[in-house]
Amino acid sequence: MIFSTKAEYGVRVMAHLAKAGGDDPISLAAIAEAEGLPVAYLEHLAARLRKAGLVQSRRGARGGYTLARDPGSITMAEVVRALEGDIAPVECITAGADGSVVCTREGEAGHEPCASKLLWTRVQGSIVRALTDTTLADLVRPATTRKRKETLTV
Amino acid sequence: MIFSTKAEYGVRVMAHLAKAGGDDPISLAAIAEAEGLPVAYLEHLAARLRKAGLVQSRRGARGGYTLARDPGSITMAEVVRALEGDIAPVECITAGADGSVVCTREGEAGHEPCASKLLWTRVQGSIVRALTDTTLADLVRPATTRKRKETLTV
DNA sequence: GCGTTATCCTACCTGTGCGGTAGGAGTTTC
DNA sequence: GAAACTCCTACCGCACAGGTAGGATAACGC
Repeated sequence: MIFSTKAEYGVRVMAHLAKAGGDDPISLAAIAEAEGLPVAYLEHLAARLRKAGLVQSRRGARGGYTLARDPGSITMAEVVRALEGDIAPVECITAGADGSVVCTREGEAGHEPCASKLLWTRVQGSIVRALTDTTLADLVRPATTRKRKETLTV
Repeated sequence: MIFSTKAEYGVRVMAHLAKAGGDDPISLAAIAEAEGLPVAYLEHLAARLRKAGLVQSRRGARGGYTLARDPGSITMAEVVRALEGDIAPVECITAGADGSVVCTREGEAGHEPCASKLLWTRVQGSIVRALTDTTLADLVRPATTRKRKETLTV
């Protein structure tokens, strides 16, 4: 498994919030029951999402979580990065926020960098591209045959 | 980290063998010293590569490993899969060898599948594509003389 | 004000797999 | 026959995943 359940569950939480769409906050308990996930564990994920500025919280009775921004402006790269940390295919490859990819072993003892740098660079790029190109709005807007009530979400 | 050092080291072993190119087997000790990796650990990786039919071994003095096939016909998807096991972004997504992607939670209790299936399908596809489009020959071909298909996988 | 419903925060627990070591048995060459 | 290899199984420490537990804090309804 490439991503842990942190990413899997967290994405589902975000999708759930996006589907609801409204301004009324949704409690973690409600999400947990609807998605069949342990509520105590979701608290940890929600904390990460909140610290990353992806969701807003309201405490107390009738409290809960809402999306902090428009679903169309939230990329899955942000979500996954908030939950899993930096996205790197292998240890020797790190990604700058500007998109540049560097091999941390570059020029070690006069050696050329990892012979496999080309591969990991490609993999890194394709993963980040897939995550960046997919927004939260894409997930809640299914392709066809979905004519229920959610067509009003942005 | 998305892939463990098994993939990282294993790819370097394969690249090392490809660079040598000849029919003379190369011992793990030689590879380990050249790449700065623990030889005892490489034995485990070599065993996986051999069972996957990617390398051939010769035992005894002057023994070692050689590539089992032409470097241009060995895709990194094969190598990574031999070392890491099946490539799936999250638990709920599995890949058939035919390339089809299925959500294992499809139709659970009448629910629709993971709302996030679209995302993981995209990620899965882009990773597998990047790994499949890169052959061992691509890694050992020096950057300047890279002449073959640079079709730029998106 | 008080209980209820929530988020928030810290600590803890258990299993699994990574990364690596150890030691030996079997094979081939010189 | 010794040296140089692969091959195989077992083990080991550690980090992290995937939770659980319990309380502190904050807002609401009455």
